[in-house]
Amino acid sequence: MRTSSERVTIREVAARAGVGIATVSRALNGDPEIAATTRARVLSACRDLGYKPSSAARSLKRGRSESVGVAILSRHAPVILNPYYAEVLGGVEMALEAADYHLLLSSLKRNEELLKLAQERRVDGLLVMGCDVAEQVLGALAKTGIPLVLIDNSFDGLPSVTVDHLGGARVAMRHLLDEGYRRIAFVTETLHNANFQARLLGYRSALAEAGIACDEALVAEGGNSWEGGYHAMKAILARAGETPEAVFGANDPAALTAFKALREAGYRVPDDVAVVGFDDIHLSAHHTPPLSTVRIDKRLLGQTGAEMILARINGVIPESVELATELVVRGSSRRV
Amino acid sequence: MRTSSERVTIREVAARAGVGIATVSRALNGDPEIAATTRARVLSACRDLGYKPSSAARSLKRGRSESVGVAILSRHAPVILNPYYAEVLGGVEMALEAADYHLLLSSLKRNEELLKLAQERRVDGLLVMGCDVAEQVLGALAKTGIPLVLIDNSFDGLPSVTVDHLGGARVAMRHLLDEGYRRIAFVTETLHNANFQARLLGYRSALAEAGIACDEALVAEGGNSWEGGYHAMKAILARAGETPEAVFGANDPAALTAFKALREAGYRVPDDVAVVGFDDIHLSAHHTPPLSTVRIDKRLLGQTGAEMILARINGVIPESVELATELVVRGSSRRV
DNA sequence: CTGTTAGCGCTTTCAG
DNA sequence: CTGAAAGCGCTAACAG
Repeated sequence: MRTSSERVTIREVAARAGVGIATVSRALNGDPEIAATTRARVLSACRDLGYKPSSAARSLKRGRSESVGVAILSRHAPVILNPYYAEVLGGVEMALEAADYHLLLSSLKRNEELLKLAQERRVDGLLVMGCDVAEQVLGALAKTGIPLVLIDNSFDGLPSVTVDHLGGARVAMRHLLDEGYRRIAFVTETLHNANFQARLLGYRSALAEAGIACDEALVAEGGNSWEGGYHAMKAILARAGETPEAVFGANDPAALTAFKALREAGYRVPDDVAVVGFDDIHLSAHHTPPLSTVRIDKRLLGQTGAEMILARINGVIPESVELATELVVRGSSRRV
Repeated sequence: MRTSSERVTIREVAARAGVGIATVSRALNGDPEIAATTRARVLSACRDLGYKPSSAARSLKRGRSESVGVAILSRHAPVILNPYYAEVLGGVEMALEAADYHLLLSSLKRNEELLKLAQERRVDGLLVMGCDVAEQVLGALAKTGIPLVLIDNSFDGLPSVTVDHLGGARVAMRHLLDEGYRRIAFVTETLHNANFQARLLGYRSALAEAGIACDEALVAEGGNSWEGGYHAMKAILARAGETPEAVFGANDPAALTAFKALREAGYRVPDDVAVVGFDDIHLSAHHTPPLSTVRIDKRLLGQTGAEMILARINGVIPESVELATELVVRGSSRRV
């Protein structure tokens, strides 16, 4: 006894339209060699029956699942909470959606698990974002030949979308230098991260270029948490020496929480100390005062990555891309 | 001519292990009626060949995809940016992961699109979160008989996980009332949302219980954006009457941005005006001063929803659940 | 305990 | 232009 919720298959559609199943398939897949009237009859039968082709059958036959796995490898625990990657993910979803691809979120999966996704053919490709990934994992993934695109990371032989961290940092520093600040601190959550290292490099090189010796007492790591910048700032303030005139945060959370430490220590921003961040997360513009920062077009980052993985899936090896950044000067670094 | 990257199938494993394909299948699916030594031989052949069963073939045969679609229907545009749902999503992913289920993120998909996911059998069920969904959409989805669980919303006949908004709001108000505040404002992004309406109801009922007439000039909507609370607060401050002594935000963003409006108007929190929010998003604890709020266990919300949809997929209709909230008193509402 | 066989629902030759 | 038939890779009877 069949329940009313039985799946309707191509065979029933064929029967109702009075054609063979191959014809139904053709009609649905836009085969040009089919009579317009036949196609119309098939299509209307599909509508009447509420027929939708089984994705499993289709995948099995075509050898592709029409979905891509998105892995987020970040140092923050519940990764999706990272506002930065949340935005990148938004861009990815938009681009995949536009290509009628599906997005398998695998932010918790690691190494073999990730590999398994591809080997089972549950996904046609993998988009790996974040630069807190062990090189060996990337090496292993790369070796398998799975279509793979890196976002915010790079690895020899793999296509990637990255950001000009060094250049961005230099522009931010130049801005601070131009405003007349000389003693500039650098606060970061961690330096075990290629992106932050590049930003630190930009900090150092801008300083060098301005003929300022880098005071290592002004560079601090505060730990991998939202409050990392807070702790780094505290540490800097606690060290002897003079208070810095400005602070460059390796990312917005670091800058924002360093800000908090400054405020707690009685300094006003930007009157006493200027602050500049990096990333331009949503929050930064709404902070009081709004945070000056180096904007990364996170949506574009995701979108570009998605388009690249789609290209890769379709057989064209995409060129790696480096996105430029844009300095956004807001209240936190403006001389009053 | 075969390339080296040809998929390895069950047949090759069978050949290598010197058994039939059914035996391989049994070994892999933990069939108890199989000789331990045979199983070992099969398993090692799988390992040697790097064999992973095709998910498409399996889905086709078993009639389930082992993945659930997650739709986020929220009033904020790039929905994933809503920090609240980002956390819920984290809980969902954890629970699905634990059950070896996959998560198809469909935050952009609407109505028919969502339905299609299920009809194509790309997902075994749908988790719909957010209460900014047209009733008719839910009605349509419900009628199809697709396994469906609502998070943060409810609809006749559909299992759901909700939050005790009314109760939570009453507790928050009682706290403010206990602290001696009488003129309490209510700011919200919108009232076209059942949850916020329930919170407003809690506001009103707590006021009534305390014998305080509700001054409608103290209730304001500021619009659907991060700064909604800001605009609402501005409006209240602009209206004649006295300044409120305290503000209850319908959610944390509203409270936080109302806060900003207060600060801009020269009021200090909590010295001049106390502020309490709702949700306890990550940011609230890190704000200066930290925001008092009504905590929702967002992770649990997601986890519960995920477990319910899994149950539903396995044929048991789960009971709807209402989660309790917890008042978290922090600096923004503490009498100094 | 294990092998053979029949499909799951679709796409795609290959003949008309 | 259209239909019949052959699988895609797997699982689940059904026989041994």
